[in-house]
Amino acid sequence: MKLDNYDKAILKILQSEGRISNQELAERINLSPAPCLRRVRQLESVGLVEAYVALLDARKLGLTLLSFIQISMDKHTPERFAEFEREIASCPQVLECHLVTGQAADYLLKVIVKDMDDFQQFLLNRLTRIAGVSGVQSSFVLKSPVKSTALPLIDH
Amino acid sequence: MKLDNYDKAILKILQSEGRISNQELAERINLSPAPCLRRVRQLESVGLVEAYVALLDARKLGLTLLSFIQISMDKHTPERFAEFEREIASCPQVLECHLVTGQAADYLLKVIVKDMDDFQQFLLNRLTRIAGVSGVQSSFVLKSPVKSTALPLIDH
DNA sequence: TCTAAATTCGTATTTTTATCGGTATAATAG
DNA sequence: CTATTATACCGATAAAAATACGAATTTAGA
Repeated sequence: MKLDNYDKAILKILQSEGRISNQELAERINLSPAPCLRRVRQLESVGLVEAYVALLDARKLGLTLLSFIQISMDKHTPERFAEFEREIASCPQVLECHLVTGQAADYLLKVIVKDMDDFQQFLLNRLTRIAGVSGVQSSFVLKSPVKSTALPLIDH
Repeated sequence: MKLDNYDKAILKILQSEGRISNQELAERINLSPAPCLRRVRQLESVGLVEAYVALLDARKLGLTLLSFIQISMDKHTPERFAEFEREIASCPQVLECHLVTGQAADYLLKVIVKDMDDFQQFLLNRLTRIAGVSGVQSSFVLKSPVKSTALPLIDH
């Protein structure tokens, strides 16, 4: 699918204001509401817009400890990986799980919990119980000066 | 601020369906539209809901290379850190920047680009140009079995 | 270059949704 | 037990979204 300037303008705005009214969106991109809405619906239907979500304040929810955990596996078999991913998927504390290249680790997890106690619980009762997990290295986030879900719109 | 079950139900839904109509939201939590909307507005005004955003499909935008970059600084002075963060903040490819604990690095970046060429450009023309950057270690994401922006709602 | 087809725009109408004021009810504190 | 606060529901009004239709622009082919 080819994106013209209207589409890009729409995506750019929706990435930071997902609940903007169609009327205001149309005004901002200098287009009347009807075609603007048509474009939005199209972007949604082709899957370019995956979802609309509300972003919450972790601290205000009592989630004060964000961490990244590097994990190495003993054996690199499909079964090991599949089971690991299945187990991890059922942990709401795990916001992201990436299979990565690099000498230090196979997986990189982004995990958020209430405090150190919860972190320990997660580490001992969940992570290290999963078959194949051999190495675990944790990093704690002190602050996050950049935190964005907006993807850059490159020109082709 | 204290959250009752209605509030938690609202937040849970908004985290995955940020553009749901107030009527449907009200139905889902078994409440009439008016008080439901009042609660949503309150959650917004206290900052518990930070923003509503559209999540886009990176691949469909031509962004095929996601990476995590660990960075170590030569000196741990406030000026070094401030300048680094200022420089990084102006890079749209950098989705996240975290100041972290751990022996391996001071910062952890989440960076998305079109391809290896773009990655190299970013590394050589941006990152390594920043004063104080002494160590750089990149990991490339092969796949992301878990990818969520929804925070777990713990009970206090 | 001119014409025909296709796409996309804009305006108007209908339908749905959000917002506001008023009232009632239930929980809470004195 | 009564007063007070909080929070619910209902109804009316305002705003926004969805839809339909005619006009304009762009594109492709003769």
